[in-house]
Amino acid sequence: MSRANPPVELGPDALLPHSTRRSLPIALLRAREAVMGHFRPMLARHEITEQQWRVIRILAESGKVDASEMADKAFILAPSLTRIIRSLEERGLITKHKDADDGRRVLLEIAPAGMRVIADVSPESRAIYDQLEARYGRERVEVLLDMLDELATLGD
Amino acid sequence: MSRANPPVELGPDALLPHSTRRSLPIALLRAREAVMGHFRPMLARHEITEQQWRVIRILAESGKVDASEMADKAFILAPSLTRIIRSLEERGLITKHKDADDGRRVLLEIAPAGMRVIADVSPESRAIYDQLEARYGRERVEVLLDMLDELATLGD
DNA sequence: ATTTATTAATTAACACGTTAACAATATGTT
DNA sequence: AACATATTGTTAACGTGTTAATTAATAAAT
Repeated sequence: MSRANPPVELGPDALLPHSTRRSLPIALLRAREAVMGHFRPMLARHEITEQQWRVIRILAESGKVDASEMADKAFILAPSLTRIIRSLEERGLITKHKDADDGRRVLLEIAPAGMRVIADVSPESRAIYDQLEARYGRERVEVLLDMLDELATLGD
Repeated sequence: MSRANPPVELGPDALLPHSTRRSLPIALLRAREAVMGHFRPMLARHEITEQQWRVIRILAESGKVDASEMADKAFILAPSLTRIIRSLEERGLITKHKDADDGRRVLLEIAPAGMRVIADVSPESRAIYDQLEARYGRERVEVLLDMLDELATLGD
């Protein structure tokens, strides 16, 4: 006999946690997952992950960059980046070599096979993004980007 | 001799991927990481992860719920939830039992030790959130939540 | 009632996120 | 030069995200 259980009493409202529905962390998570849900199947067809796409895209944008700079630009933590670099190099999408001037640094560069991925994925990615923008509203995307940036840099 | 490498030429702008800085997925990621960066150290002190916190918080809000409902409310995929439930049960923060009416379902309920975590963490969490809200602006948080919700539900 | 299809949860396999510890190289100090 | 310190990248260990396959139980269909 499993009677329906009422929510546990917690006492005064001040002790109650935030309603899950109106919490910033979950709202950001939901929004991000919704957006990535549009991109992921396409990236999967090209057999790359979202993070791998960010890395080769930044290499295409910026030329040769070292691992630290890549970690900053792609918002990927160093240990993750190490694995991603290894995978991309094994697949021949990027090349990697030590910096001659600073033996600690690892310089990354996109390889021809990586350029082909860029050429294949970019138009599809752009199309998905454009459709998203059109549905949400181009100006509102700009407003949202500004608000998100401000949130991300609150502590600076 | 490693000359600085210019960005790779990609041709017409239509083929260029989005600038990393103004892309919705990365902006959402950055904002989320910035926000969670405020909460994570506190949660770590209480030895729970963000996801574990979401689960016990929802159990405190909603009483007894099955795994599917939890997955929906906490935005956690079923395989992750299975692991999180196992961990929380082993630590005695929740209890788990099969639904008598539907043998497939697993019913979750918060345990006394879980209630103590809620009581300990909730005030700190609320304080962090309130400070965040105050710095960003309370009305702007509401606007942002609305915009994020709309983005998350674009395809409905 | 037996078969078929659907659903809930788990498991498996792989990739990434997170923190801490570590190795290798650079830099600074004496 | 020798030492201490700082920085770059890697490894380790654990937890989560993601997709696909699997198991167990229910529901639907003859």
